[in-house]
Amino acid sequence: MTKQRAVILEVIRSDMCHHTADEIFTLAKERLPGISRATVYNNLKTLESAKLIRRITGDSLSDRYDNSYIPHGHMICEGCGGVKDFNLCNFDKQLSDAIGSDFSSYELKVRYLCDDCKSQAEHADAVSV
Amino acid sequence: MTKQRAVILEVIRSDMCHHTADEIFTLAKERLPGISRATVYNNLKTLESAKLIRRITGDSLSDRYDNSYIPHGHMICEGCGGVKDFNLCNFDKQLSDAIGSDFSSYELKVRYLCDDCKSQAEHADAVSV
DNA sequence: TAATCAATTTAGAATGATTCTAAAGAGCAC
DNA sequence: GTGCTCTTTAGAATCATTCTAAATTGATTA
Repeated sequence: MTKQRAVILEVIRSDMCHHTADEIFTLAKERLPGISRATVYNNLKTLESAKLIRRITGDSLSDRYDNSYIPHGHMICEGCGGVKDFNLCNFDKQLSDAIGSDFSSYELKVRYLCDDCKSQAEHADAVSV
Repeated sequence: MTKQRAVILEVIRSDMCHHTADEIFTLAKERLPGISRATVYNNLKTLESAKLIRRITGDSLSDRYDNSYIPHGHMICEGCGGVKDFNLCNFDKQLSDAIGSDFSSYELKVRYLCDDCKSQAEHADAVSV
C-alpha cells in the first residue's frame, strides 16, 4: 500500500459523496501535491479490483466512485447530477427469483429530480409564466 | 422527420440488439452513405428526448441504445456477455416508495452466469481437478 | 550497506466517444 | 420566390480515460 494509494482510499472514505476521478485527484493533491492524474486512475482500478470501492457509471460524463463495494441503489438527479444511495428490502431475493439464478452483483440507477432542483424548476416555471 | 432521422430510428428498431452510436452510424451509412456522425449523435439525442428510444449507460466505454423506452432489467452474463431482458412485478411503486419521490426512469443490470456458461465452468472445474 | 528486481509513480502523449462550430441545404409559410 | 427555422455536414475541439516510457520506490537478499 503506497502512500498515494492510501490517500486516495482515505479521500473516498472521508465522506459519503460519490466523487469523480477528477475530484479525487484534486482532493488527493491537497495532501500529496506531486500526485499524478494517472496514479489516481491506476489506483481507482486497483481498489475496485480489490473490492474496496465500487465504480458507478452514470448519466454525467465522468464515472463516480462509491466507498462501499456492497451493491445498493443510486438515485441520480437529472438536474445537478448528484448521487445518493438507497436500499430496497429483500432485493437480493427478489432479483434472484426474477432471473431464476444466483447473481454476483447488480447495478440499479434511478433518474429523478432532487428536491433542490425540483424547487428550482418550479421557480423557473413561475417566472416564465 | 428527415430521412436521416427515419433511417436511424429504423436501424434501432430493426433488431433487439443494443447498438452503440458507432454501430448505428455504420448501419445507417449503408443506406445513406453521406450521413454524418454528428447527425447520428444529434438524432439519438432527439429521439431519446422524444421517448422513442432509450440510452443505456455503463456496459462498456460507449453508450448503447434500446429500441424501447420502457424501463426493464438486463441480465448480463459474466461469461459470454450475453444480455437478456427481465421484469419485476410492481417495481415502479417499490422504487418510488424507496426513494420517496417520483422518478423519470431507472436502469437495472444484474451480472450473473448463464446456464451455458455455468455448465462450462463446472466442466472446466472437473477437468482441472 | 549495496545490488537487485518488481511494482508504482510520473508527465505528457494518445485514444476514443461525444459535442461543438460554422457553413450549406432542405422544407415550410407567406 | 423570399425569408425563416431546423437539420445536416465535415472537421475541429473537448473531455475523461488509458497508454507509454522513464524515473522512483520499497522490499528482499547477499
